[in-house]
Amino acid sequence: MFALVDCNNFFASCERVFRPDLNNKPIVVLSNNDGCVIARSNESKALGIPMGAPAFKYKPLFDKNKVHVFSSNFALYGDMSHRVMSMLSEYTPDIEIYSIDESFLKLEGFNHLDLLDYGRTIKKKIDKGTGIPISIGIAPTKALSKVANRIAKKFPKETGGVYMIKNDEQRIKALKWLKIEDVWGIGRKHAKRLKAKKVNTAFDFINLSDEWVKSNMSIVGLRLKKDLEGKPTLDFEKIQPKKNIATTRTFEGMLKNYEDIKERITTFAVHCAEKLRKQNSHCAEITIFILTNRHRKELKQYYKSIKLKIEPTSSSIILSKHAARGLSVIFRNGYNYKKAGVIISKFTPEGEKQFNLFSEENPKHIALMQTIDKLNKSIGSNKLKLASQDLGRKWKMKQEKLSPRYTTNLKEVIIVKI
DNA sequence: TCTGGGGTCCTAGGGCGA
DNA sequence: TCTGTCGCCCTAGGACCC
Repeated sequence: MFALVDCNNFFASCERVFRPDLNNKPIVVLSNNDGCVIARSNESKALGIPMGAPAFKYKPLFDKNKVHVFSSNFALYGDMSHRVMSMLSEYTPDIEIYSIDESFLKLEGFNHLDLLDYGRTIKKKIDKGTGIPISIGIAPTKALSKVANRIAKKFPKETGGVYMIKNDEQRIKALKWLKIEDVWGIGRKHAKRLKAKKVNTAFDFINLSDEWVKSNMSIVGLRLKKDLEGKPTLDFEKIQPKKNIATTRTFEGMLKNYEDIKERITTFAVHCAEKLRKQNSHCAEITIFILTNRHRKELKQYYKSIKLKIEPTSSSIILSKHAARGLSVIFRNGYNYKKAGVIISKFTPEGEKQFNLFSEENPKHIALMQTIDKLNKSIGSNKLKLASQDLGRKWKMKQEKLSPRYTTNLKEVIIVKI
């Protein structure tokens, strides 16, 4: 059996843990740059605020309904997530952390236990230990545990936030209830195509032929179908090393000037290099892309990316040079650029780097990077920069409603006065 | 004026060597 | 030497997730 544990409205719940005065009040959390809504409390959902709502368009509604608006505080969410996950791992040796707010637990060899009861115990402990409310779905396969979780979340009063699909009768009932667009693994495009075929529920979906599903939705769709039929097909994912590291940003305004974009691209490359050194590897490929504002249809549109094969490196200096070189190839004058990014890939562990006679990397870089990382760690992140970066801090991200980093910064912990 | 960021996997199709 | 075919590898693009 599998259990899917999901934190309810996770980012909003994290904000609430340290602000109990916000219980039962509407909360939204905004994306980087305070652009759009990425998390909502139940009260905000009830007000009709959709996921991804642009903040500027919904400001009147926020004001009118006294919605509490927060900038995203990933230091806080990451730490809270870690607390929840480490508590969960006390309940099974097999845990797959699926995302910042979700985990699958494998409950093999737990037959002697009443699993529903076990789930309720877990929920109670997490609530008490972290203050984060969770929902738990238990079922014979991963996809079905997602379905069970949805039921637990949708009917908190009836289920107490924990639901288990025990037999075929319950499975069929659940699949008939679940709308096709809400099935895990069915996105917007597939949902549209399936509805046109009169497939409106998960139950309709499992009644399609395997052949149709395979040819229209690839092996991925077929695996999902088998899993929903109760035949375990999606297994635990082993923790894989990362395949890509990306730093991409939408600019606050629009940029036309090559030098401005170069400065941004350089900074993105440095961020990527820092993440790369944290996982002790080198990369042999770098992709740079730029694009205009696709929401402004009246403006000329442009999108271009370039992938460069490079000698393996983790040096901020080398990577930012390559990034600038790539940009010079794809940049075109006369466009209003809105977003850009750097993605690095083809990783090799540090020790496996081959010696190259024509190496352009100065061996002093290694020591220099170590020193930069060490200093940035001790004096605060990213205070030490390359000359080509945004030294004037012109590009500070808009975060007007940032909450304190209660759990990760000593200066921001809550002070209790007695 | 203002619309996120960071990932993964799969497939089709082209290049290329045997 | 020329041509067809097969399989492998790579890439771009599309789909999905949170």
